[in-house]
Amino acid sequence: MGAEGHADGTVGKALDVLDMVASHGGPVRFSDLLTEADYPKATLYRLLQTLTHQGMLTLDPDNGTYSLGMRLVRLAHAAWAQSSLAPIARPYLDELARETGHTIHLAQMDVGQVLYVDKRNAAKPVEMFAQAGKVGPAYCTGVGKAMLAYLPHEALEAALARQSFHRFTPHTLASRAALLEELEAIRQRGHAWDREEHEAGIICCAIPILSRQGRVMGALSVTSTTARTTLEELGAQAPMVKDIAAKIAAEAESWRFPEQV
Amino acid sequence: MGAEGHADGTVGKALDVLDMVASHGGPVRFSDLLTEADYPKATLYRLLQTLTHQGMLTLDPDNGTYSLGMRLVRLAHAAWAQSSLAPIARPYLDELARETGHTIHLAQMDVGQVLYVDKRNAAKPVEMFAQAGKVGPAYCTGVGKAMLAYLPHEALEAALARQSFHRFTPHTLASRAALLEELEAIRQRGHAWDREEHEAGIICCAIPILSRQGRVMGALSVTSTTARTTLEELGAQAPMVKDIAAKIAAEAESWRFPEQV
DNA sequence: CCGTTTGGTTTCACTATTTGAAACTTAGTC
DNA sequence: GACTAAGTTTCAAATAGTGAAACCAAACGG
Repeated sequence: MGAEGHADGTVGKALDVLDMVASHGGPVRFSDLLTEADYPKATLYRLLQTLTHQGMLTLDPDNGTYSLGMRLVRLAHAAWAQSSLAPIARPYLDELARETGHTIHLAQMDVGQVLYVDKRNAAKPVEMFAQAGKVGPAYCTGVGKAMLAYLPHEALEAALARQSFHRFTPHTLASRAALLEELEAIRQRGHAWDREEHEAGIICCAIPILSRQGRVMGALSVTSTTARTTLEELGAQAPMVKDIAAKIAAEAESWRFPEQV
Repeated sequence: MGAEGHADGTVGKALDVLDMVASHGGPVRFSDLLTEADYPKATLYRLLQTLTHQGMLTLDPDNGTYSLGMRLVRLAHAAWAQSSLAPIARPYLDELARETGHTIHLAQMDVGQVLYVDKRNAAKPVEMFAQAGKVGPAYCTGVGKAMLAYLPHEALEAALARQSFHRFTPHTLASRAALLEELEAIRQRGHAWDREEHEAGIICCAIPILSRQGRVMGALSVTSTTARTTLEELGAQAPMVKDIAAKIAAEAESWRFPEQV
């Protein structure tokens, strides 16, 4: 019966609290969480205690603040390494960054949002975990639209229902109708543009990573600024990116069934 | 009354299952987990269902396998960014890698184990065990011993109780007594050696990162191979590393109290 | 083809865990 | 030394979790 915070059971609540601490961006006092959460004092207290005891949180005894624990970092690494595409795509991202000289993103779909799984920065070479893990909107980013365009009906509806359609820039497609039209164009074209729809001056060309059965596995994008390049120039890279997307998909699929030797 | 797996409450069990999936290193079938875990069928089933519903796991409907979910990757980002030392130490690790030409590790303590938080590879990277996010034993690694040496009594005992003292190489200190003696030597010297104690051919010089109050915050190590260098040569870097460890500690401490403006 | 096995899902009476208002400690303030 | 704010503990009531067993479906084997 929950409106949208469908916190099923104790586990749900505990994870909810975890998220809360995570989003706070640093050490949090108990009372801060108490005001923010609508759990009763004792409940929140026990939840925090359990999470701390489990190593998911750390309680600094000196100033009584909670932070994310080491166990989470450990799980985190496993999650990143296993989140299908990331480790496979790594060498290809390197290649793309080198070849294009632009910033490369690898993203996957996460309940209607785009999750950036890995990234290569044109300027700064070695930067992995730090940028990876960020989330962004799907309806106004290249990778987001590229993935939406190839989602099956049901999943697309679920994703659309979660879009805010906030107008970030004058170019943002800020309605469902406009977006659907755009998705059709993307299917025709085979790749998606970001025409400064999320951030002014930022443009990109994004290609979906599709399995042989057409399932959306993720997306790649070549990103730059209007100051440095044009959509046309980015579009010229599309065939190469598409080629690499196919390679990643193939490798990921064969990886999934190692029992076939 | 649990021997050592004191899984308090449902949350504990859920996290236990999470770990299980994580350690499996890839998609896992329900039945695989069932044999491995000693939870009854229905319980495990519901646990998995909850975790999946929460986005911590993903169930591939085609072949009925569970993998770590996107929500975990998202948390991962926050955990890494906030795990105190990592973001602060980043530029210093770059500097160390550049200056020494060797591999640099940044590690923190995690319930008796060493957790590698970040890493810089030397120009010619050598494949070795440690990697960001991975965990390793404390008693036979440079960073591990460096941290153990400065742990307060109680914490040291807790950590020692969790050491396996497995003999990885002929040089491994495979007993509590030998380790304690070594820790004393480390305190005298100010830094720890790894004399091929974990992997043959791999040596390092490790320095603890201590807060002003002497609390162990983490450790840095300069790692290389016997083929490329000697302990003496690595030891020559120690003063510089010690200097950087102090800087990281200072910066981390001031970071912890942003409310003091 | 049909009986059997294997792998996954659901039921349901039983129980243990979780709940949260309120009482209780500290530790700071004025 | 009374007053507050922040954190911790209590305890009966209520809820959520448990797990043996039944069930279902798809794959297997004869």
